[in-house]
Amino acid sequence: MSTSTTRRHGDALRAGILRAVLDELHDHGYPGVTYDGVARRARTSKPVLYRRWRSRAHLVLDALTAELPPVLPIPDTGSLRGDLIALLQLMRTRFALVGAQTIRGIVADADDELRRVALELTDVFAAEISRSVVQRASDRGEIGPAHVPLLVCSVPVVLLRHELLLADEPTDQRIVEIVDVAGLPLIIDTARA
Amino acid sequence: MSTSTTRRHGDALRAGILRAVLDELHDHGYPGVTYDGVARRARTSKPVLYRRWRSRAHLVLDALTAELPPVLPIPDTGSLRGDLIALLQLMRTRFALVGAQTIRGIVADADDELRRVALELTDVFAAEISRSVVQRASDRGEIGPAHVPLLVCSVPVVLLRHELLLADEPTDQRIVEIVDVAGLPLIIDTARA
DNA sequence: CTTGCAGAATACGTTGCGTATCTTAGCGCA
DNA sequence: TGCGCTAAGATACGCAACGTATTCTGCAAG
Repeated sequence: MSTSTTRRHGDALRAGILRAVLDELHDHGYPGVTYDGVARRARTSKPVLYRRWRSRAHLVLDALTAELPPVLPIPDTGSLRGDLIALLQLMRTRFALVGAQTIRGIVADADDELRRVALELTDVFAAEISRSVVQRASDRGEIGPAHVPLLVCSVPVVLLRHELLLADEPTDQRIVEIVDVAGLPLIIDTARA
Repeated sequence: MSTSTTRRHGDALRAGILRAVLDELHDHGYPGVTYDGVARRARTSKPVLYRRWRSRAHLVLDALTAELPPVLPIPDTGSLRGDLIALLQLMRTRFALVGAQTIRGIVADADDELRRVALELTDVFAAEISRSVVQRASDRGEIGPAHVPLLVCSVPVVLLRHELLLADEPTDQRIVEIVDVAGLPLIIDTARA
């Protein structure tokens, strides 16, 4: 047969497939990722894919998960404002690596559980990171001592995610606006004893 | 041929098609709306559909636009808090009429321009309505006189839309929480002279 | 009337889905 | 070393939907 006499197995095969998925994604976009195309590019066959992934959303999500740097370093710039801006910029960067069309496609295709995973991929625990950033500001006495609910902590990241998903890529200026006009005032006001 | 000897034209035909789209949407969900199925149900043919609509997203969006009550009445409950809660409840109602899956599907399929229209369908000018509601509160002296930016006015509707699109249907309690914990405090704080 | 044409219907080729079937390679284990 | 099990790989099938080429027909202008 063609040239190869050896046959990939297990993780090697899986890695090859995910590599092919990323290439197809790059070349044809999310809607253009097909089982046929991936099988062709990975030099394997559809049953091999179906045995491992139930849908295109699962397949693409696994490929992206394997590709993206797994952990989002929590910025520590010394001020709450700086932390928030850095966090939003990191979110935007990760989001851009994946692409809005891909995220929207996965969100549309996926079930509830997969949808949650998909959002964690780009916003890894964005709400929790926001909370810890606020906590840090509270610890250093930058803001008041009152408890700040998770909903409030996550306002900046939710506003940004909204724009990332539904509008054009936000500018640096827009990120600063979100923090200065909405996020920071609300957090400071809430934290006031 | 079957029974009809007369041929529908123009608006009559269009209305019949859109009716069929809504029926297909109801029966099979957004991914199940197909040109073939709609043509069958509307007793017409695919070229007729393709001549009028470029994609399923356009087709479904037109059908929904024709079906939904066109204008969102602006609530006036006498207080800013009541107005905001009523507005969010209206948004949730309209959104539920369409269905999260449908909105997510359209958002994923559509180009930038259509995406904007799709969101206006469920949130008709939600940001502007928010602004007018805040303006009313300012006029009656309920909040301070300082200018409240559109971004701040729209925080409640953006938070809600985020949940509508990405999570389960929010409860009344959740809506109240969004208003009381995030939206209202931020608006009041911003409006303070 | 009759005739031109937009609009309607049929039919076709193509693509992707998801699965069934069968062959073959590699790996573990005695 | 050889045996058997598991999984990879190839092929092909039936189905559904896409998008369009082609043909036909009702409608209105002249």
